[in-house]
Amino acid sequence: MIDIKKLRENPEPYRKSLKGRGGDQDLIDKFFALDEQWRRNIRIINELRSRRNSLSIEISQMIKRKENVETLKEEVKNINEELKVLEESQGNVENERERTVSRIPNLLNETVPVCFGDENSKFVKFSGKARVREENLEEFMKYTENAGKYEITDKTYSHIDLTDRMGLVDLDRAGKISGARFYISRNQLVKLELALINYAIDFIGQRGFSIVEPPPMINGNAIWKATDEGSFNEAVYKIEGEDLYLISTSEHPIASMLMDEIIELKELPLKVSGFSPCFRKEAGAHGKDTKGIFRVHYFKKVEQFIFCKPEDSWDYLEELLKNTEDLMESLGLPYRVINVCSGELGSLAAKKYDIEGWFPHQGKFRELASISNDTDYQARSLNIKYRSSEGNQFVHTLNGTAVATTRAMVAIMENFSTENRINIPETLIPYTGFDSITV
RNA sequence: GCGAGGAUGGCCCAGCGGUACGGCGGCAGCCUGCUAAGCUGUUUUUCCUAUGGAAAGCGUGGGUUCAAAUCCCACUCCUCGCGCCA
Repeated sequence: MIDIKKLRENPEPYRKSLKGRGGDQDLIDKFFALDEQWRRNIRIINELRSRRNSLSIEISQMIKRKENVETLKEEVKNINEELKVLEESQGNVENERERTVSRIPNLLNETVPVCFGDENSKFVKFSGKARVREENLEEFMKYTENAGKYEITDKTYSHIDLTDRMGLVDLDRAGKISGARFYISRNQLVKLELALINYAIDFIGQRGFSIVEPPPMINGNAIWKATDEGSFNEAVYKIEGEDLYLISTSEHPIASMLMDEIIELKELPLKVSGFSPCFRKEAGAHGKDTKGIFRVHYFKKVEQFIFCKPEDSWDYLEELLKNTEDLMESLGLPYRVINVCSGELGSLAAKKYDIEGWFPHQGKFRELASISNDTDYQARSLNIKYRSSEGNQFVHTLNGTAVATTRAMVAIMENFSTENRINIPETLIPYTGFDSITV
């Protein structure tokens, strides 16, 4: 949530940010209309309450002196009736105002490119060496702004064929018992996934992050305060008959676990690495990536999360990016980094980097990781503060993928396979216990 | 699932119908040879005609009352027993 005091003082940055994101421009005007009404009401309500309080004190004193208090009681009753009406209407105004404010997105960082469409996001860098098919070369060069290193290949393999041939995934039976976008992982693929998780936890843990495995379900209060309407609708499954939701990322439980808390200054920054299953409806993705395990309803992820002082968050965004980049490099995966443009940012993020791996068989860059600075937006909704000499202030929160298992496994399969063999990246071998998977 | 206790400001804790006690910690100031001890003030959110005034706030939501932390009802969570259980 944004800071409504700042919005009242100076709405222009919020209008600009909203426009850059393609949001509903009327939100700001609607807020001001509701806020004026709210402020008019609260003044009247406070005056009435004040009057009632002093009457009450007077009554208690008169009772001690054994005087007759009936007329004063009558007056308080009348005030209460008046208040009941006003308070009810104020409640409605307040709810409506909250709904309006909560739809106003975070302020954009000035380095975010203002435009729409993923293809307009700003290229930051390319790393690694990609295997590129002749027919994809133009696309590869375009999306790396001619900075991409590559070798031409005519042999690429789809992860669907590979897993099929090696018996690593059973999609038919998963369909039978669960449905589309589910999979049964088998044999070495199970081990590969566990290896990736362990490897990522060690990798991030060595960089000063504590490790947390949060509950895979959290209640409505926690999830609504940790996320926004858009990602909620797209991703989140609800447990029927319970106030519980399956998490779509460990970001949400990690952020909300400190809800309504005040962190001591010396505790900051708080660096937390989270491991969890992730459940996603993929509601907005009909017909996309329907085969295999590239886009599924269930995967596992190692996440990085930082709670920090406001003045440090931009440095930590770079740190999170570097951590994930180093991790991708250590796996030997070629990738590019993009600075996601305003129109494609979620409403919490002031800035977001995506790391997109090169997938030789798909002939495309696809998202492997996403790293955001939510500044104080998420912390304000969750009411997470830190104690400082200038009074308690909201922390800044940042989150970023370390490894999302299914995507990373597909990347490994597409990048390191021959016809009958999936080669395991060298750094992972101590974790898998095998150096390749064969037919 | 059953029974019993509990939830109060950053933390601990008192109050159990009359408008939040005290302690610890934090911050500011005073004092002192000193960053120790001591003393004083302060410590949440909101509104306003703003060096001040007022409102809200005692797990959540209702109710009773002139007045609710306090009484009543419902719910949530925690602790301890008992039961069940990977």
